[in-house]
Amino acid sequence: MFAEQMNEVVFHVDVNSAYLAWEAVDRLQHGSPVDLRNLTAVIGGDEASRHGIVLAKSGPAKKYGILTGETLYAARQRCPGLIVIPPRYHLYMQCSSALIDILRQYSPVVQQYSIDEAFISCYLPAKDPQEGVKTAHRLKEQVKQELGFTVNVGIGPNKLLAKMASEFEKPDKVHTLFHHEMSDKMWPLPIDELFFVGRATARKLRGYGIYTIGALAALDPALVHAWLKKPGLLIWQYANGKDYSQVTEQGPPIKSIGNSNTIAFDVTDRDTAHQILLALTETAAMRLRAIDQCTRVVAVAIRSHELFTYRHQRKVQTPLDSTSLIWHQACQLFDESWKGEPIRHLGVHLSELCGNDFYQLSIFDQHNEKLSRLDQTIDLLRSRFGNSSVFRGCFAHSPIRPLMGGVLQEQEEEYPMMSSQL
DNA sequence: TCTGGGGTCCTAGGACCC
DNA sequence: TCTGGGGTCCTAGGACCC
Repeated sequence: MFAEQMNEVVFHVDVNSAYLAWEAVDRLQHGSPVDLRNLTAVIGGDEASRHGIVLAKSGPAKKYGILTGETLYAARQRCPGLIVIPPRYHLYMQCSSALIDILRQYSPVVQQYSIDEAFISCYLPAKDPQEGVKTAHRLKEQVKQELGFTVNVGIGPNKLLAKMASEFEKPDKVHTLFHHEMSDKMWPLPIDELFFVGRATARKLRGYGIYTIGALAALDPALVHAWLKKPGLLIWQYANGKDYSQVTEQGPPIKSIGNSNTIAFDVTDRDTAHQILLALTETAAMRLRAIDQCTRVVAVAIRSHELFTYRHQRKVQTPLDSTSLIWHQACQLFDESWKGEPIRHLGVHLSELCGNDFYQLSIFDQHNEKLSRLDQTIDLLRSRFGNSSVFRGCFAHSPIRPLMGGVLQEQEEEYPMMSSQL
């Protein structure tokens, strides 16, 4: 039965206007007479707490030129009467996970790339190139029937081309992009539509007279390397359809953990800043312990009222996973770097992670051992009775939430984080 | 009350060592 | 004496992704 030659192809599945579509479907299921996807609507953060940006837009909203990531203020300028819906991340994670369940029916190897994107690898008869397209249509229709939202499916010989293909005409479409199709389908496209060519790189390339993906593909790679260093070689390979990364079930291991938050008011005093750093550290350290890791580098990020962002980091002597010890470092870093201006946003970031085995053995340090037990107990209580079941006394009469940064809170560990690598 | 939050990777430049 | 020079570690900052 294995006599027939089989080919591996990659599908990239991308939910159309994910947050907005999921919100629309949920509302229809709960008896709403209107479909948000047909209105000028966006999913947007809360402006009162200074989170007012567009997270997702409907087709009609897109026609007004509304962009993901722009301020709701700017979006309303483009489209007066715009409907703004607050996000519900728990709902989106449920929808995401339901999608992944369907994808598993099509392939044993499903790689979730973000909350609304996944790669799957399929083995299909080499003789019939149309087989992949038929399968993709079946998949897309099944998602629409069972879950109520539409997806684009890109089919290619590797992840890069599959992903480029899923970006073609939207919504609810299947596209292929094989090597022999690059000259027709990909090379005429403007340079900034290539994966990994962002604003800065596109501007530089245009400065050198390179306007299309095809023009980049035709260059001498040594020249692109001279212009753009290592990322230059990467995008030159992408422009030529070269990508050797594999579809892997779990994706790359976690290399850093960060929590940051734009605060509803400007922070002007050290004590409040320290308290917010504690709330941020609590969730970051819990996530760190949940994956049995310690951190070697602690960083604090500060964004001023004027939107100037800077960060300060330090490598610590002993790897840490204790909330108190990480917080202590964060406060020191803050005190060393804060220039005294009003603060809009604070972040705590942990990197250079390492296993906690060594750390667990070094229990000669009584102080660390006590802190570690305390953290473990608190983590257990929070997992059993909810994150709000235990919080530090200093938050008792404070307007600051005792755990900050994790909008996803209870369930976040169950979901893979986004990654910029294929 | 105009500009989120989660990541990864790369590079420049300074400190330090031999 | 007219300030070599390679390697490593570290921090800051910028690019990209969703």
